[in-house]
Amino acid sequence: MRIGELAEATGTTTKTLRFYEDQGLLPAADRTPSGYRDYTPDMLGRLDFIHRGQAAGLTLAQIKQILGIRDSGTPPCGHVSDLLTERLRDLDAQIAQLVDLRRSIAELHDNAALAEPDTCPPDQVCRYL
Amino acid sequence: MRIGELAEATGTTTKTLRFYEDQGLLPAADRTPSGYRDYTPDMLGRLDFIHRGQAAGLTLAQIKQILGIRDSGTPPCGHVSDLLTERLRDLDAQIAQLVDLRRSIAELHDNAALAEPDTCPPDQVCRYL
DNA sequence: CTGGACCTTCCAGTGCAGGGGAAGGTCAAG
DNA sequence: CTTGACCTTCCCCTGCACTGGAAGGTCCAG
Repeated sequence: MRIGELAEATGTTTKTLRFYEDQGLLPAADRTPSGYRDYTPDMLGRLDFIHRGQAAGLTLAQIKQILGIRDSGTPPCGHVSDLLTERLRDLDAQIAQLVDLRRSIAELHDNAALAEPDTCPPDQVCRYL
Repeated sequence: MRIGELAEATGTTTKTLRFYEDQGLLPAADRTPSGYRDYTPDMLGRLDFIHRGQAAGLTLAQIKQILGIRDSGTPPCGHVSDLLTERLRDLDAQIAQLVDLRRSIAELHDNAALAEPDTCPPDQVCRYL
């Protein structure tokens, strides 16, 4: 199948597919005599995997790593598990940080709601922040 | 005071201060006869405000907007309050999204913990993702 | 008068994941 | 034979907040 068909079938764009090839997430595609990329149907599964990885918040670099392991003939499940563990740790930290930030902004905002703007000293710009 | 002193006093770098001037967050500084930037002490408060804004997760563009209002002579408190409201909405959405993501990754990870890698069909790359 | 610390401008790059658009080749239909 | 849809490579642009480095000017101590 040609690049446009693959793009439509996987809900992406031809730009993105060429970019993935360039980044090493997709193998260099076969070419027709006229130079068009000619994809085999197994690229559908590979693209779906890439999308699942992205949905899980993995970077393209991490997905590439997993694909590389699979391409070398080894099931990448162990590495996937490690990446997911790491991802959970990062997410927990990120969520905690955002919750903290939310709390302190809510506090600032509550103060700002009582605004008496004219009492705001100019050299502080705004005393509610 | 010179740019290096201001940078040290506010815990930033000379690069950043020039960048802020370039972006319009700091007014064009006065110059000594030899062309060095010569800052007045009120830049300390302004820089602190910028840092407080960043700590609240505002972008430099938003902070610039607030500073512009203040520079025009109006207390920016109303606008600050609006920005904080918006920020709370964004944070709530972002936190909810991350919590969702965390849940679905935890599920994937629980499955991966039971890994039987050899049952992983290669065309799916890894059945745990 | 020399060395080193500081300052100036300007250009370019970082990370992430692509997107925009030019210039040109190919293919099928009318 | 031409039109239009598709494909190719190529290079630059996006947003965000800086950071690095080159080439040159200035200031002060020794």
